[in-house]
Amino acid sequence: MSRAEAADMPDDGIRTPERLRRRASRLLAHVAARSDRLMTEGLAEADAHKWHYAVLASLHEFGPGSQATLSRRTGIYRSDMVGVLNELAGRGLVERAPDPADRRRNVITITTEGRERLRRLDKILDDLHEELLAPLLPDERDRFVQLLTRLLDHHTRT
Amino acid sequence: MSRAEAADMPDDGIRTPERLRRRASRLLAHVAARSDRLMTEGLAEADAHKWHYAVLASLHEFGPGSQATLSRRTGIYRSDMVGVLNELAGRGLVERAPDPADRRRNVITITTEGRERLRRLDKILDDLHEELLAPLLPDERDRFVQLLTRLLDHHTRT
DNA sequence: CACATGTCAGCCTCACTGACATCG
DNA sequence: CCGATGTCAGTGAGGCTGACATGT
Repeated sequence: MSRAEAADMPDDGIRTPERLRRRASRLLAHVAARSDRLMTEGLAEADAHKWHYAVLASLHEFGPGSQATLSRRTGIYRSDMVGVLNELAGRGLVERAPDPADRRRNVITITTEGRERLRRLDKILDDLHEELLAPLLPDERDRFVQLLTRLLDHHTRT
Repeated sequence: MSRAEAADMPDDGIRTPERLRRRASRLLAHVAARSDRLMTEGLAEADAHKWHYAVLASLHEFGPGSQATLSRRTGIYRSDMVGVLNELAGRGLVERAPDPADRRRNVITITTEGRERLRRLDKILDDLHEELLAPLLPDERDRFVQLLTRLLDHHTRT
């Protein structure tokens, strides 16, 4: 089927072999899609979501914070944060307490169970990342992360 | 606000500084999101979509094909391909003709106008990629693309 | 009969917006 | 009065599924 290779292709100057396949935007999109699936499905087996992890990790690394703060730290919209925190609080992984200093705010704190949960999720994610980055050598993984970080930093500080 | 650094963080073994920020999956997701926005908005100014480009480029590189073939080459679902081809055909960029050899199929061919359009979109995408990859040096960009390619290949041939 | 193709209809998730009451 | 916060309701795009008629 379709023996159309370079043979019947017009020499019109557009020619950039593998143009489609090598477009960084497309590669990014596809790899990110795979990655997202992997993580989502892996976390689903532990009855978790990416957001759960993001919030717990954020709380653990940067300490307690208001919902708005958490929102900024994780990239989750503050309208969606409500639901996420409901779930987390419902499972006793975080505590939501009114801030006496600023009565608009809720102060979110990670619980001991939350920390345990985080440890579990971290383990799961480690394994999933091993799978995701399997074809790359250790220093290539570092390089990859470093490149992505620089791209992200550039596009957020702008 | 929130001078909570490593100070009041429990030494509980979870400690992996920057864990959240450096997770490849999260970096990928965020960078891909930025990239997608950039491309989508950039193409929108030329009244185009990513799919348009994907299909035109695929046709140009690999020659004519059925909708199902195109679907496989671009990653666009065959149910969505219908709409995309309607738009492209409506603008005279591709031609949809029944395949005499296999009467289930339509053979899609790029037109001269389609090739012109492709050239334009390619130019636009070049500029957008320049913006996307701005913080990376030329060889870093190559490296980046190469790493992504290897990841994608690994996860598609599986 | 199993399988491929083109098409349509619909679903689910998710990022995102809008509006609102509360409070600083 | 302006701006931030928590909450809810809703939107729109996109990836994906299901079903079906037609054809191999």
